[in-house]
Amino acid sequence: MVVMFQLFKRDVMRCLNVDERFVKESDHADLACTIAFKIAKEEGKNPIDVANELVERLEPMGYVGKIEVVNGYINFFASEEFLEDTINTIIDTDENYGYLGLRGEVLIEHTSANPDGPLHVGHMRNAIIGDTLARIFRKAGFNVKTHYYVNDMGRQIAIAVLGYRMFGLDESKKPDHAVVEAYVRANEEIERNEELEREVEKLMIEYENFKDEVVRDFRFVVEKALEGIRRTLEELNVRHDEYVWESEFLRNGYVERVLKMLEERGLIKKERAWFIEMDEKPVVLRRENGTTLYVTRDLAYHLWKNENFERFVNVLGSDHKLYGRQLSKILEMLNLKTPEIVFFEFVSLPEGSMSTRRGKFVSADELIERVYEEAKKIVEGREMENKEEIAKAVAIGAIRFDFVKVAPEKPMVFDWTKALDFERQTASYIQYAHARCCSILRKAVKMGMPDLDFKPELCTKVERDLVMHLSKFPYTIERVVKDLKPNYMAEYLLNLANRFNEFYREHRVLDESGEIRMHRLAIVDAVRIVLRNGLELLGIEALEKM
RNA sequence: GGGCCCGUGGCUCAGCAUGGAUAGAGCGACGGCCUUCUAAGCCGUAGGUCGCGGGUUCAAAUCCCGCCGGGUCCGCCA
Repeated sequence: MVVMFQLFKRDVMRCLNVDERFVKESDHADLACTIAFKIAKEEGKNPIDVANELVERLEPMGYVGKIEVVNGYINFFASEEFLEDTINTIIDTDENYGYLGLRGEVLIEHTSANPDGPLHVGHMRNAIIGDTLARIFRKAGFNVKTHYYVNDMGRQIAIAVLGYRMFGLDESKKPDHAVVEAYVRANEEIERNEELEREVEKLMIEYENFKDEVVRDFRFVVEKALEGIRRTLEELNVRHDEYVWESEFLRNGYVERVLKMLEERGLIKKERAWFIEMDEKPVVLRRENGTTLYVTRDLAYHLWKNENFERFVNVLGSDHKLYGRQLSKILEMLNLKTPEIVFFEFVSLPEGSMSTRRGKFVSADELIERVYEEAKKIVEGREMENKEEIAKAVAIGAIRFDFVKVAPEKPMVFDWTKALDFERQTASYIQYAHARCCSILRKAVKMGMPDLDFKPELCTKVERDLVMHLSKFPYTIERVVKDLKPNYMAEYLLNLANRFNEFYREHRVLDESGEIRMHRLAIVDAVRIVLRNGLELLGIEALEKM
C-alpha cells in the first residue's frame, strides 16, 4: 500500500506541526501552507514575517525538500528522494499502483432500471457512475459486490405483462426493445379503455400472491427485458455481480421481518392502509388491499444489506432524494445503517425530459451504435490492424468518459451532434497518450532491452511536474472513495495526458543516450502504467496502438 | 406554495470539500507546426461583471442571507 503524495503531505504537516486545513495544493508549489496568515492576524503581525520566522526554526523532514516563503505563503517542494520513490514505486507495483489497502465489504447498487424496456441515456449515466465507483472502490482495496435491483413488482411491469398477454413480444427485436413496445402499446390501450386499469391491479395482486401462471408471465417478461439490458451493459463494460429481484424479499421473509420490527417499536399506524408518520409526508407500507409497496420491499432489502455488508452505496436519480431521505430515516428508527446515496441529476433531451412510457427517449443501444459507426469512419482512413476493435474501444471510451467527467449533481443535456463529434472526445485523447507511451517503449525494446533508471537530479521542470502528478493517483482514488465523485478521476487522467503531451513535445526519449535515455524511459513507463490503471478504473480500454 | 439541485468566455464543462497568490480545459473562431519517438497530437491569438444584490473576512467563484432563471420532488407509483 503506497500513497506517495499523502506521505509527502503528512511530512509537510509534521514539520510545521499544522493540521490539514492549512496545507493545500497550489500552482506555485507542490504544497502550500497558509498558516502564517492566521497567526499574523491573531498576533497583529505581518504574514511575511511570521512565515519567515516559522521557516527559520523548521526542520525539513522525510520527503520535504525545498521550502520558500512568498507573500506569506510557505511553499513546499518535494525532495528528489520523493520523486525517485514515486517512479520506482509505480514501476515496482505496476497494476497494483493505486491500491490503498482499505478493507471492508461494500455493496454498490446501481442502474436498477425498471425491466419494462431498454436502457436510455439517463440509465447510462447511472450505470457508468456506479460501475466506475465499483472499480475505484475495488482498487482502493474494498471487497465490492455490485447489485442490479430488479423492480419486478411495479405497476409498469404489470402493464408490460398486460401488453405481452395482449400482443405478445416481437421476436425479431432485441428482447428489451420488444418489451417496451408491448409496454407502450398497453399504455395506449389503457388510456382508451379504463377497464384495463383493473386488469393491471389484478395482475399486481396475483403476482404478490404468487399465482402460478401470473408469476410465469412476469418472470418471462422481466427476464426478456433483463436479457436485453444485460447485453447493453456488457457493451459498456458494465457488469453486475448479481441481479436481485425485489419479489425475493417477499418470499424470503424479510418483508415480514422488517414490518414486524417496525411494529414492535410502535412506528406503524394502521388505518385502512399501514403507514409511518414522517415530517415531510407519511410513508405507506401496506395498501388497503393488503399488498406491499416499493418502499416496503426496499426496506427489507436494506435490512438484508445491513446483515451482509459494512457499507452500501446506492446510485439514484435525484428525483429520488425525498425517497432516499425517508428510507434512511426509517432505517435509523430501527437502528440500522443507512445507505450512502449518490444522486445524479437528469439527462434531458434538447426538446425536454425523457419518458419510457411515451416511448420518448434515446436508447443506450442507439447511442452506442451511432457513436461506434462514427468511430469506424475515422478508423477507416488509417493504416492499422484490428480496426473494428479499436473503433469499439474508442467509441465506448468516448461514451463512458463523456458521462463520467460531469459531476453527478450537474444536469446534462444530451445532444446528438456533440455525442458524435469526435473532435471533442476527450477519452481518445487519453487513450492516445497511452498509445504513445507504448509506442516509445516498444521501439526501445526493439532497439535492445532498455534499462529504466530514474534520476531525480536529471529532471527538468516539465518532468518534475509530471512525476508529482503521477504521485497523486492514489490520492485521487482516496478522494473519489471519500466524496463518491468519480469525475475526479476523469479530471485527473485528462490532466495527466495533458502533462505527458507537454513532456512529449519538449523532450526526446529514444534519441537520447545513456542515463538521460534510461531516466526518460522510466518516466514514460510510469506514465504508461498510471494511464493504463486509470483508464481501467473508468472502464475504458487502454489501447496500445491506435 | 414548500424542500433539494444547478447557474463560471459563443457552446460543453472543471475548480467550491479545507476561502488565499494571474479563474483552468475541450469545442467553436483566427494564425501556425508532419525529412525528428503516433498530427486522434502540438504551439500561438481573440474571448470571462464566476446569474444578481448584500454580508462575513486581511482575502470570496468558493462561506452566510436575500432575489432571479432553469430542473426536480411533494402518490395506498416505482
